[in-house]
Amino acid sequence: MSTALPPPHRGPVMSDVAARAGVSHQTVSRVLNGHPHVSATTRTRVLAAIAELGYRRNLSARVLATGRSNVIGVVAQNTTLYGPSSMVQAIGEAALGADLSLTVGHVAGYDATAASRRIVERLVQQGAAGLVFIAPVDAAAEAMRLVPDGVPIVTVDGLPEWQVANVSVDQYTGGMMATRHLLAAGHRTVWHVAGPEQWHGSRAREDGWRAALAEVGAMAPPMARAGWSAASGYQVGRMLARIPDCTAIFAANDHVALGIMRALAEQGRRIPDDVSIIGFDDVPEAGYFHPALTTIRQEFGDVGRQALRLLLDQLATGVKSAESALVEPVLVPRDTVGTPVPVAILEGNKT
Amino acid sequence: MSTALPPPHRGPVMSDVAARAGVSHQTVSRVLNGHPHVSATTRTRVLAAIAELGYRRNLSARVLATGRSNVIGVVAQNTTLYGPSSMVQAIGEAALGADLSLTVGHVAGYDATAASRRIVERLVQQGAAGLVFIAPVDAAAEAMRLVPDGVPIVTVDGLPEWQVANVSVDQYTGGMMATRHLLAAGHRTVWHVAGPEQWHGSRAREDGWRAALAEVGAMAPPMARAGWSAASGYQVGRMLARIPDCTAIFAANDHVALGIMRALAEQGRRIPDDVSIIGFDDVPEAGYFHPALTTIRQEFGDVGRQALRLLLDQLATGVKSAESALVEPVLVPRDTVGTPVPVAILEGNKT
DNA sequence: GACAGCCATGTTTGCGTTCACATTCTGGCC
DNA sequence: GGCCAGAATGTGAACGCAAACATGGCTGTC
Repeated sequence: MSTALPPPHRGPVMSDVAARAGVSHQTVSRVLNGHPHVSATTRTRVLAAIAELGYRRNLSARVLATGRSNVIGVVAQNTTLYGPSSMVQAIGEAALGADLSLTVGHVAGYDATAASRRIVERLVQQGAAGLVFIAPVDAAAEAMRLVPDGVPIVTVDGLPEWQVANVSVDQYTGGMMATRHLLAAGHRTVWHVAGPEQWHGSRAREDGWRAALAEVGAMAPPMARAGWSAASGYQVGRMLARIPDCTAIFAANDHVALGIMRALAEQGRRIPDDVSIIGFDDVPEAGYFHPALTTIRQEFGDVGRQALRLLLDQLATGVKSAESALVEPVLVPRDTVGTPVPVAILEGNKT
Repeated sequence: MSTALPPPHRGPVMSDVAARAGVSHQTVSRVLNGHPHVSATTRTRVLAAIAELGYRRNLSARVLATGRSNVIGVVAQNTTLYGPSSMVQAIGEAALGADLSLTVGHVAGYDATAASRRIVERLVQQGAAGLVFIAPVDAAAEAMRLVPDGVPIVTVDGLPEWQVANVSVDQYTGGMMATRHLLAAGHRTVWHVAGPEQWHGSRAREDGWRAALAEVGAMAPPMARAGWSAASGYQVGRMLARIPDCTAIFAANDHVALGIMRALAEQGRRIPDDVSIIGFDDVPEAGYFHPALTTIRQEFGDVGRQALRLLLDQLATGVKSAESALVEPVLVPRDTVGTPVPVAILEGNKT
């Protein structure tokens, strides 16, 4: 049970305003909702009464009466990560333009499934007009089933088989771009340190990586896996640094790349002379890593706008769609990718 | 105006459940609210009916009827920054334990004041039981005035003069710790690159820095200012790198430190041999910078818990308090602080 | 000058829940 | 066996708002 809450606070209500302005409560409502057929004098009188009383209308009552609300819910988790938090921010900015309010339910704590369930439950109960699921992992999706039919859904980084409107960054292409870029620099093959298995993006990037290797007939080296953190990148990097063949690495994201770079440096392998590396995300500080990190940028702003568009479409037409949008990533070349030096020359230079 | 929304969606209501279970709607309510004096058989019958119908209770109606809600609002901005986003996360986790739901209003877009006003407005209208303002800048606070008297408030990183319950990281002490640490390593004085002027934390850290210098009678060098980004740190760093006297730098935060480090490196100044530097925040990847960054960690988890405690206290007692809590930062020594090499020795080594 | 038609406003009802009170039923005790 | 406490349930109203419908007054037109 919840901690017993104290007696409620109730402010002035519509009829108080009405009394003060000498009109009926309905007229107040009309003024508030911008209905036509209210005389200018009445309107100003009502507005004045509202101001004097400090009246604010009760959203709950409004939602109860109309059955609609103009708030859309966002279900998000891992919001301390750069990707998800940027996404939320972007959706928020897009919503601002559509006169929609955003309620963000942050999935916190250990049990993601239970937590997201609770959040969806609450969002629905609050009468959210639509829901955006930031669902880069399956756990988030499970809660989608709790959403009643009438409420439109858009997922971000969801899976096509969910049959729900979705917008994703084209991680597959991103993976290809990264790999091709490394290949184009002259590397025989590219090693990949993937992100957590459960993340859809990880899988798509891996697929892109494999596809790009296959294009040129390169053999895929064994794939390593990291979390999204620098720490996990460092762990993997310590192994990679001891593999002489490993001259080109495509990292799960920028922070993982950072960890790997550190491990490489500790092992005395120079970047990009000995090893080239490319990240993913383009976090704001990536350009200031040492050396500046070449990476694949995700345009989260676009993602947010598209997600909102998809949601508004459904809201307007009233039918659930399964339309999906892809946002293309872009390569940001910086200083961590170089042409591999043939071993012979390297040897010659050494002494 | 909002885009015209389609007809509402209405699910089964309490009386539907009641009819199905063969009881009155009030009994259903009792079951839902865990009231005593409901027989076991009735309870199971009601529960069954609820499950069969897929009934979910309408939060708006509930809030309307009771005048209270168990959701607390969080007003946040700059949520892509590490600090604020960690804060939100921490509060969310703390709320989970108190059976409270969180609604986060993300202040997005250019006009922070207008945006936060809208958010507060909505949160209040939704009947939030209490509000947490993440208010590291004054803009956020301005909207606090819109909150009606009955609704308790807690600020995070707010100012004492606001007369509101507040929890902050002790930035002043943090600034002192950083400066002392550098001083203890043997530096004559410490340069400071401060964060944006409007942020309260920036000012407190600056004060701490000055105080620590004063303690040992060191002269305060001119203070530089950066944003919170690596890019801005880099800009400032390019100047600092050309100042031979500058051997110890206390940076606004870790990302600024990163930017400075890069500028230093480009200028050929070695860290920590030539210049020592210390950051603030301890972002997860700070230990993987090159070299690993010595920094001051802020315990955001503690902040979140304290904020919630303060809020719950007010909720329970029903009186607004102005109690405030301070969370102590902790020094995380790593590899960017060293003992300055006397110029003579330096010269001797050079050739 | 009568009537249509529109404008400005008021009245009533219902949204789904909880609360306060009323009612019925059960069992125990003298 | 009568009575009473209290458990189990029901009834009606209220929460604050918006929608639907109702009303009265004004303009304009033939």
